[in-house]
Amino acid sequence: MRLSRYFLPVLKENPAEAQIVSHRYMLRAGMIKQQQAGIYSWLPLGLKVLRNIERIVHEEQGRAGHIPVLMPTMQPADLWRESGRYDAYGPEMLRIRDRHERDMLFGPTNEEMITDIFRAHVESYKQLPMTLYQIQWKFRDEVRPRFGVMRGREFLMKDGYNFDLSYEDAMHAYNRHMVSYLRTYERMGLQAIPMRADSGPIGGDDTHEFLVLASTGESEVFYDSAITDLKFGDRAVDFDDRAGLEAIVKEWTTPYARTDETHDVSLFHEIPAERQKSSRGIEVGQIFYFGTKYSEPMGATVTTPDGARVPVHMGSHGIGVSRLVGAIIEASHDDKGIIWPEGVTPFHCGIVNLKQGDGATDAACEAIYSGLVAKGLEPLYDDTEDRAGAKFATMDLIGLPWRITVGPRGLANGEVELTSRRTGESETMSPEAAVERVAGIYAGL
RNA sequence: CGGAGCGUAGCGCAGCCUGGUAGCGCACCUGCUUCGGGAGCAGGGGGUCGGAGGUUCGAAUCCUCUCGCUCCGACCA
Repeated sequence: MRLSRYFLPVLKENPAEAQIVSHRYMLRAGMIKQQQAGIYSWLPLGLKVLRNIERIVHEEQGRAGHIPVLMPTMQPADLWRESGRYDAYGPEMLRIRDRHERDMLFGPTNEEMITDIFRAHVESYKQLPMTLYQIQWKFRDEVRPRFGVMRGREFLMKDGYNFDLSYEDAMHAYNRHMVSYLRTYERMGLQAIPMRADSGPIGGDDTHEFLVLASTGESEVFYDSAITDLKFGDRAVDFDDRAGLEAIVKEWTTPYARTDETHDVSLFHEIPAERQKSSRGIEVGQIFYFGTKYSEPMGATVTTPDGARVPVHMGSHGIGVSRLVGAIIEASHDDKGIIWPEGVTPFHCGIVNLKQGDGATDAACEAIYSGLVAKGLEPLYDDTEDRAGAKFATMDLIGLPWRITVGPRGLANGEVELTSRRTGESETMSPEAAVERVAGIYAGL
């Protein structure tokens, strides 16, 4: 993409309403525009990041054998009356009435609807196990939205639901989700720690929240530093291997890690003092097992091998997709702007032309641009008439992890500059070598 | 939902107290110069002062109502 033809409305000054760094940078980098309290338009740069996060979630869900669906945002109230949650949910649920005076709602979550789909089409244990998921907009009418997309009213969320014949099978689904989530977050450049949690309004027995450590997090968290040393890395996972998954889950849930809601001081003090850590955390996902809480009242049953009719065991599993955009920025930025992890960056590499209109410089930039495109990468080429300083400031703000700087001075020696946004370190090399280097960085992702 | 604020040009703000017909910086447009870390000079365009009602000869300014947004708290993915 050429910046001269792109829509990137960056702001030099900080918008008054933005308090935390991710909100400020998302507004300044032209990623979002607020339309109402807690409701945002996604501008091109923000949308690219959002789509990248979605893509990673889809890929990892697919790897775990989960099946995508898409349910409507608008749901009939009657479905929620069946589960008893229409009255239980409270004012966070946005209730709407259509022209025929029928009660509807903008879904804050989808247990009822997915259960309705399941009961309509699944009759036999032979069709289990099954996990369906979607990435869809949700609405929760928060009393006080704030922190930009970190706590909006409308938000994009991946919500998945497993259907299993037994508690044991459902726990395998639980483990499958935990492991796939660990992979998912790591691919986004995040360390998200599973912490034992409260089940809240979804209800249930077993539940873990995934928290990203960041000073602006909404929750106070306590953990054994041993857990932050764990890396998922590129280990192979067989999602059908129950014992294997159980071992991984055990590895990640054994060290103490809890939010203030479930914090147990005496357990915490059993860890060596130097490993007792507390911090703030941003919740970016949660997994639940809740058994037959919905399947029983809503009649989601299957026939067992011996002919009995039993309600299925269920769980639900969420990832805050839009919230992750903010969480990643909270976890990865400096005083100049965002620093995107390679896995989610909106463009793979920036190209800064220091002397637009200079024949040799323009040609070198074009060659680098087409070289990167030929490697399957998406560069952002700043071909505007701005001065060098302004171009650097914009690139730093929008946070592309790599930048190739091209100017007459370097080109005289046949060299351009490759700069890491994260470290700020630069190396000079030939334009061809720079293209190769950048391609190499992304080859493993 | 309790408490506190704020709505004036795309963004950040001043003007309001003490009424007299709107201003600054950035951004934008034109020209010249400049050109490796948010350039300089000159010229220019853009505002129903959130909305409605009222007081007044006259309202951004005073009064009433209303809508929106923000912050602190309680609540929450």
